[in-house]
Amino acid sequence: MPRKPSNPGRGIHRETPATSYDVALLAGVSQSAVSRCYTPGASISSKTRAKIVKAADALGYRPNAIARGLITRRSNMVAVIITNLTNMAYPEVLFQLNQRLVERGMHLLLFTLSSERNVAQVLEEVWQYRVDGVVAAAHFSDEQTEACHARNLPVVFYNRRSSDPHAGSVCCDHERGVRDLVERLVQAGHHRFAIVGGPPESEVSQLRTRGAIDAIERKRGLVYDIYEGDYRYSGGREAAARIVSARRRADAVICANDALAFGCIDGLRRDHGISVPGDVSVVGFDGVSAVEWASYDLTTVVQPVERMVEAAVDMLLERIENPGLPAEARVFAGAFREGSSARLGTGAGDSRRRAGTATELPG
Amino acid sequence: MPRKPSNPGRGIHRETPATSYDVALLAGVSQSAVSRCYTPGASISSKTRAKIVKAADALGYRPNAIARGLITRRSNMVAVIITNLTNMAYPEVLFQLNQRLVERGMHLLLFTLSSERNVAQVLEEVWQYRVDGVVAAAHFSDEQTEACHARNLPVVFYNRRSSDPHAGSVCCDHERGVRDLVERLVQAGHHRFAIVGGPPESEVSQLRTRGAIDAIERKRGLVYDIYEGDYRYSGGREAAARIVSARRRADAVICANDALAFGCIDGLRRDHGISVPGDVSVVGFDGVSAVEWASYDLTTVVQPVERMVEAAVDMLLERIENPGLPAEARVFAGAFREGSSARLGTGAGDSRRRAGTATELPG
DNA sequence: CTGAAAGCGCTTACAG
DNA sequence: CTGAAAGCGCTTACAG
Repeated sequence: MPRKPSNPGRGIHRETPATSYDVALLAGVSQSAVSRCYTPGASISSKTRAKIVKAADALGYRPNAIARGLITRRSNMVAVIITNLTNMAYPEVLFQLNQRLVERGMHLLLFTLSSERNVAQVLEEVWQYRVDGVVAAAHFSDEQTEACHARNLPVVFYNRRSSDPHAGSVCCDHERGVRDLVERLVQAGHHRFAIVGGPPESEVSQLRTRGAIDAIERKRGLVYDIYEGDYRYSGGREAAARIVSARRRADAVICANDALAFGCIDGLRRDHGISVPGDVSVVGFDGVSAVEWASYDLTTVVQPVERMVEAAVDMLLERIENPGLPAEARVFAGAFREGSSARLGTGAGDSRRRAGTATELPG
Repeated sequence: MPRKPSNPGRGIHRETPATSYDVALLAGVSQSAVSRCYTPGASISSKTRAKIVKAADALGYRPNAIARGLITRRSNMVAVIITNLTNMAYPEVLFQLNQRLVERGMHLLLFTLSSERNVAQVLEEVWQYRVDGVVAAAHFSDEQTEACHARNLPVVFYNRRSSDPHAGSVCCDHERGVRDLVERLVQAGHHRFAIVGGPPESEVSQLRTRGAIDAIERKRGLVYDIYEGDYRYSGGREAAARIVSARRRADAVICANDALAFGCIDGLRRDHGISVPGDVSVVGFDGVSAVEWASYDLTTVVQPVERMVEAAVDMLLERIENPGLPAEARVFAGAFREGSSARLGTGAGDSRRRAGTATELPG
């Protein structure tokens, strides 16, 4: 027995949106026909289609994506889990992710973590919403990754490596980027390094810090000290104070991200009257937009965000279509950006570099 | 006749998540009982609940939020429509919005606009997803606002005023904030103003620019010129060049947002050797985190993001609960922040202010 | 090409 | 407190 239309009282300010049944009734066709009209590739005559479109317009009908998702088991939603948006590099990533996902007919359900702690809680919600996939810029335990896999929920990590064989990942090659920085600094005669790390629990920070240490230890005659930061401007500025009062003064500071580097530069220059890069070189990592600001003109490694995001979305959607695909890890090299915050002596630097910058190398 | 469980083959790697029916079967209770177990306040004995929880754990069951949304007509999702995340002020807003929404049991479906153009397209998708409400930091036409109202979809605008009586709004008082800036600058003896606007289509920029003009015209003996910007650092820097080459040199620059102000400061100082605030004062608007960076230490108006977001979420959820509530507009005053980018002579400024800043007032 | 029917996984009166 | 049943708004075989 056909159901009754859900909206008997029909007016501009109806209490509930029109359904396919309402449209069918008005168009004088079956509800299935209405459904086919909105299913790409379904067989429907242009005559019927015209009647339906007319009725649908009159009622302001839009297919209910929630109901569709229930029957097709595809919500067309992707959960994006991001540690915190205050990291200056994330807004760009999020924006690009959304653009790419929308292009592919998906939508972005946002989950942010106040601390890396409550991943478990977030995952509960992600599961309840039956998203089709997850892009995670956050750390999962192996059990959590495995639980997603058991639920047939594809996960792609962004800038995190997972030891679990079931999750894909897209990463910037942090080690290589930082090694490149170290080599250029050494080449230019630096040999006393300060490494300003991010939050100790950050995997990315660990990789960058570890990469710097390895690159430094590989050479002879170099020394380094490690300072703890927090990925923020204020942390960099505080680190500058500690660097200045250290018994051996660094001649190059490697910061785990750009925000730390900005703080470090300001701290050195303004709080301690030290010339950057005259006395000390400072480099960062990420390539946020502020690296181009003239007050910093930061020498850094720029993550290829566009390509990384594209890769992450491609990888995820492939695995949504085809759950059998094996996991994959894609690693992208960052691009070296020569600013004027480090004395590299390649002569390829910013033409606005101030006099006194290109001083003679020590030793 | 009871339906068959959808997952006959039960294993860790099942092909489909467990349903309430599966749990009921395993627990030896009815499907309704399972549903009640996950409905706060439903009547269920602790004995039955225990059996269900045990079965649910074994199967990794989570209620399907999509199916629930279909029957309850509440998706517990709020669409957030944001013009573009590259505006430095938005990431913080988005992050706060998500925090607040999650606290209240809602989830955030993100929609970004590449240009203000495709609001129509975004709204189509918003409607299909049956979100419970919309927070929009984007401009809607009256028809669009009205269409949401006709669908019983509450909308709260963030920093946009709507002429439509059906939409709520939360705004910072841009006019008042900028008037405050102008008055303080005039008080300190400035009288030749440069106003650097944002993108002409931005409502916020219009309000701020208009507010500056009004405040200036209200006084005697003041002059001003208007420069077009784009809300970005580069626009501010370019505006600086035009300001410098203008026939009458401004002694105070009012920028429509902080990013423009940063660019303007760098342009004046580094491209043209002009002292800020010695020769020219520069002020911004927003209060992004970089205003505290020592290289800028920007004098600006700080939007009370936390309170504004809280108000927006409260207002929206109230109207989701009670669709009959009348529209409401809440306006928040910004907080003046005295940095060292403007010569205000109040003596209350940054203690790190460099010598030469507090020069004698002209005239 | 078209319609009747079953079913996606839930919630919620309704009886008992 | 509990279960059988209807129904949310769709999609999709299945006949015709």
